[in-house]
Amino acid sequence: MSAIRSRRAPTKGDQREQALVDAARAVFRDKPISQVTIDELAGAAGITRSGFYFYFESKQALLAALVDQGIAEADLEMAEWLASDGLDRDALRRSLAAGLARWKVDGRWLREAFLAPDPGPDVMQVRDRLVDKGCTLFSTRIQRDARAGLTVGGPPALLARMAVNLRSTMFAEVYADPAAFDEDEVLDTLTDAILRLVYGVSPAPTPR
Amino acid sequence: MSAIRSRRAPTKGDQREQALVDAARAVFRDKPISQVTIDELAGAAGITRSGFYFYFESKQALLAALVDQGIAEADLEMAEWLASDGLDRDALRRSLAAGLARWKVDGRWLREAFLAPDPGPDVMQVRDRLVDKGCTLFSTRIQRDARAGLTVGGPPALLARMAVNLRSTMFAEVYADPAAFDEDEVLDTLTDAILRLVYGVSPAPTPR
DNA sequence: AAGATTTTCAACGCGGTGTCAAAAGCCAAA
DNA sequence: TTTGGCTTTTGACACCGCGTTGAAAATCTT
Repeated sequence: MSAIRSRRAPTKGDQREQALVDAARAVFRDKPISQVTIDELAGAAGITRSGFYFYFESKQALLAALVDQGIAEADLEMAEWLASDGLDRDALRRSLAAGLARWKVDGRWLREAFLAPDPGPDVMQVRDRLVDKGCTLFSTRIQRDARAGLTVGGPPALLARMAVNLRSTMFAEVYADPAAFDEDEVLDTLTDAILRLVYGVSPAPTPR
Repeated sequence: MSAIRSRRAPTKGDQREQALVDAARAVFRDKPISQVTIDELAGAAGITRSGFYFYFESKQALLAALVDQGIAEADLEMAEWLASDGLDRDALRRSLAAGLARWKVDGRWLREAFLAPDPGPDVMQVRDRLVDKGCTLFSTRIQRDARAGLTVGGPPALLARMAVNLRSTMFAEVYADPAAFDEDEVLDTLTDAILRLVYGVSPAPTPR
């Protein structure tokens, strides 16, 4: 990938590389990734098609880099909830809301990265790393609550995975067809769903 | 699609068409659909590449036909649970088990059909039809139970969608990496998860 | 057996991919 | 300033898979 080449200085080339990632983020918003041509990506970053290959070996590799940069953002989103304890409904809802907001903007490539069947080896690697990380964090939070006697039981790793999957798929659906959903309703229901999934109960929503 | 042409007799051509669908089902088991070439599909059905276009206009169209034939099977799977009432844990678990068994075999194209971001317009149409149907059936069952005071509340349509998504994504994950999961554990947890999602509680599992 | 219809195939052009070797730009040491 | 070694950029090329076309072959009608 790019990690091998890019050592030392922020040379001209590194800027271009970043420009490509940024360009991709923008271009991927407009049309299905499978329909985006390398020529297009290169053009958006101001270089020719064959120049592209100097920086990435394929469209997938570029997508992988893009996803890789998304880690930090995703971490921030769930941070509040992960740091809290027990059934902090409001914290969870806020975290979910942040996630949905991001999906509404970058849903196209998020979907490709996290839901697509075979996004190529490059993306796969990054995807697995990210998903594992997210699930692990969630899972340890569940275990912590389990020790406090708050949860309803069940294997924490699986429950975490289900919660994460539930989250992404619903976000993806909202992205795909925003008109079909009432966002607040989705967030409320999703919050309750996750709480019930893990703790068996969902506290009465605080009046909004 | 194919519906226009195929009226009347099961002519030679109709057999070939079915042969293509069957061939596809088999070929799709072996490798990612995006890597399957039309030439390969045609060859597996005993015709040349250009012959393929006499029957389907694209790989996606063929996939759509394949998915279309899968309706009946999917319906059978969930029939028992949908016909039952309230928290029939065993019925739900059996229905889920049947689904998982099918995904373990045909997960490749099921995933492509139900989880892929943009599987082309042909598949999209069939997919939406099927998903809607599944969600609606589930949703009416929830409403029925809601009237009986069994559920915990929340918009039935959304809950149904979540349950269906939860199901497919977990099945997909098991298909993708069977070694990483204990099937029984997945089924138990998934059963409880859905029950908690809709009814707020999951009854103690009947001893196995 | 003649015509009409259905099915098969070989050949073509198109568009996107990935590779390569040569050219151009850059920078630092002599 | 010139030189030599790097990084970056480019145009040309071969390849592969797609979808079309038009005509030949097989099959079905009477």
